[in-house]
Amino acid sequence: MQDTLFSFIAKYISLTDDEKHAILSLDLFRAVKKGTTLLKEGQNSKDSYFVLKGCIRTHYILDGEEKTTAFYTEMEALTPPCVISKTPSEYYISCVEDSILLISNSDMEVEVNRKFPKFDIMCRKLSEELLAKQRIDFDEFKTNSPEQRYLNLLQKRPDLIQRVPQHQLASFLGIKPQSLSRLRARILEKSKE
Amino acid sequence: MQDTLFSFIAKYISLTDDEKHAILSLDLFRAVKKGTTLLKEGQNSKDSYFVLKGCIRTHYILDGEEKTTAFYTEMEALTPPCVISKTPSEYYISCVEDSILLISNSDMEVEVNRKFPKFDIMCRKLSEELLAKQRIDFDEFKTNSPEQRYLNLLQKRPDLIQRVPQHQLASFLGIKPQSLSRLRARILEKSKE
DNA sequence: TCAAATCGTTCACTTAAGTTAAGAAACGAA
DNA sequence: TTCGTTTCTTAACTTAAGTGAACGATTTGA
Repeated sequence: MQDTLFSFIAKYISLTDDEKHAILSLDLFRAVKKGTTLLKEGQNSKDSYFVLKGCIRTHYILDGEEKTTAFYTEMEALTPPCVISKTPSEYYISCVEDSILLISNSDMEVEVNRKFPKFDIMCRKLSEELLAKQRIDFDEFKTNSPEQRYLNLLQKRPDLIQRVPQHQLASFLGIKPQSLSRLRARILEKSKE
Repeated sequence: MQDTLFSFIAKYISLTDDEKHAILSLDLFRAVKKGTTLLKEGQNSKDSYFVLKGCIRTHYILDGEEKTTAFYTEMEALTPPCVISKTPSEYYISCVEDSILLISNSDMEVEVNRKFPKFDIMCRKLSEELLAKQRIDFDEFKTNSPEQRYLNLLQKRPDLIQRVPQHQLASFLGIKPQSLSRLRARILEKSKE
């Protein structure tokens, strides 16, 4: 589990054993049960999440309907917009599977960054990289049809289609569950020919 | 023009007059004519852009068709994904209007960051903020219909609808130009009732 | 200035997604 | 295990976006 964390960090900075111990001593690992709500709409949270094992999702409730917009799995990090903007959260974060997460607090991060200035560098690199990746994802979403988006997902994150409920996948793809069912049937039909 | 830059920077860090002079002495302002291509697909660029006046856009060419995915206007910054990933660019950047830009090079930024460590802090804050903002934009795009997206744009960036060609706006909204025309006619029809 | 290209709109037609409803399958809690 | 809920799929119908084509209006450049 710790390996997952340190091989993630190693992508950005190199740590000494002392530094590794210091991080572990913060005791940030948390086991979270499937279905647990980590953040609710309207809350003022300062927590960021890193998925060591499992899957979490972000969703809105609009007109009483759940709209899932993102999934985070192993080796992925999430700092909710409300932490950055210091305003109440517009969305929910919940646990799709039993998961092990690293949950860090932004106040605590300020502290850690003072002790280990390296961390600031990592955070900068990480957020620049995530910004660029997300830009590409957004552009692909804009330029593709729902069917193309599904086929894309099948290529890039085939695990998600297995581990996540269809109705959550549907809104992640920007469509209704019924449309996803139909779209999958259509693809299957095509592949038979 | 310099005021635009310094009031932007002031949102993140405070600068002394000496620091301001140092920045100006780098001589990074560029006047760019409408239609100019700043970055081509396949190029390995290290340039980032900050719009002081005017408008630039990013677009792909897919199946021979132009797909515009983003616009950047006054007080907005753009670091292309290719600068971060150090791979050839997947898209084009071009000038929508005669513009005045600040164009900085990532090699040069490393230099500036060494002289003024403050800058690293600004870059981190900026990219974290942009990441959060873009996340919200992406989520709104996913959860809204084309018509809602257009009405949203009308609220949030009404200037864009005036200053940008319709066919570029259409792909920015994720639809075809004909659909945008139809959609606008539909809205007009509704408002008459 | 004039011809060519580009752009925005409209129309008729096709295709796919939204909506409403119903039933089967899977899941969870008592 | 069983009852009730949630989830997934299918179907019929509605609505909106994609497609191909045509038409002026504008812009561009030779």
